[in-house]
Amino acid sequence: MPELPEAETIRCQLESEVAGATIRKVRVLIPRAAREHVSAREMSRLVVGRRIARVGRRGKAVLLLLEGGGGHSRPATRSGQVARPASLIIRLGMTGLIRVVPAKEPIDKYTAAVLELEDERQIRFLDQRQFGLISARPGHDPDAMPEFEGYGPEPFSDEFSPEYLKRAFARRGAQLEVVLMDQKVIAGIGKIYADEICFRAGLRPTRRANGLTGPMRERLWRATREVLAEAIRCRGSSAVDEGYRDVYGNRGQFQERMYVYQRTGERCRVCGTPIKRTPMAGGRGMHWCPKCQL
DNA sequence: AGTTGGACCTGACTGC
DNA sequence: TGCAGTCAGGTCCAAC
Repeated sequence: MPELPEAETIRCQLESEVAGATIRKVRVLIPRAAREHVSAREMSRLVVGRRIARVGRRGKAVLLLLEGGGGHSRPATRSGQVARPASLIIRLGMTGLIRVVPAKEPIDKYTAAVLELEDERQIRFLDQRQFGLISARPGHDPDAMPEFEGYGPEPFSDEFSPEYLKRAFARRGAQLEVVLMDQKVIAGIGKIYADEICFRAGLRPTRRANGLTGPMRERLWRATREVLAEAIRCRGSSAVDEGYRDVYGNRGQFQERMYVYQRTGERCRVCGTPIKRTPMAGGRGMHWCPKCQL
C-alpha cells in the first residue's frame, strides 16, 4: 500500500511527466473519492485552466501545485479576477494508483478521477478499495490545508530528530508500531515500513513508545530514515498481494529487501528464528523477530 | 488527551 | 462449484 516511499516515487515521476502541463477539466467518476471536498464546482474552480508548476508530497499524499492566474498563464476565472495558486491533493489510501495516459486509452472501472490535460493526455487516479481521496485547496502549503491538520514532521526534515521523538513519545503509552503509524507523530509511515523500521532498530513493535531509552530513540530515528531512503531508491514496495505500481505501471523493488513484513513463520534473514506475528489494535498483524528485536 | 476497536471497501483466499 | 467467512490496511469516529 502506498506509504511515503511509494508516494515519493509517484511524486518524482509525475513531476517529470506533467510539470508545465495545463489542466483542462476534472472529472470525478467515483463520487466517494471526493467525499471530503466541498463540491465538484469548487474543485473545478480551483483547478481548471491552471498550469502544473510542480508536484509535491506530504506524508502519503501527492499534491499537484498549480500556478495562479495572470502573468503568462490563462486566468482560471471568467470574471477577470486573478486566480490564486491552488493545489490538487490525491491521498492514495490503500490501493490508490496514479497513471499518465493518452486521452484515448479506455477507462477501467477503478478510475476514481480523471484530470484532462491540454496536451491530450490524462492523469488518472485509480482506486480499487476506495479509501483514497481527491480534493483541492487554495495555496501550495499543505500545512495550511485541513487534510494535513496536525500532521507530524516529514521524516527527512530537520524537525524530525531524536529530540523530537523524545517529546512526541513522552505521553504515548501505546505500542511503538501504533505510534509510528500515527500521522500526527511522523508523516508517511504505514504498516510495511513500521514493521521494517522496528526490525532495523532492533525494537519490538509491541514496546510502549514512552518506555524507549535515549539510545533506542536514536536507533529508531536512524532506522526510520535509512529504511525510507532505501525504499525510495527501490521505488517502493509491491509485496505479494499488493497492487502497487508506479506511474509507468512498474512494480517497486523494496519487497525483496524486507526482513519481517508478511513473513510470519518464515526464517529471519539475520538469525534464522521464525518471524512472529502479533495482532495489533484493530486486528492487523505486527511482524517481528523474537531474537533480533528486544 | 490518549487508547482501543469498529466501520468503511473490495478482491483474494480458506474451509466446508 | 459455490458460498460464507476472514483477511488486508489508511483513516475517521465513537466509546472509554
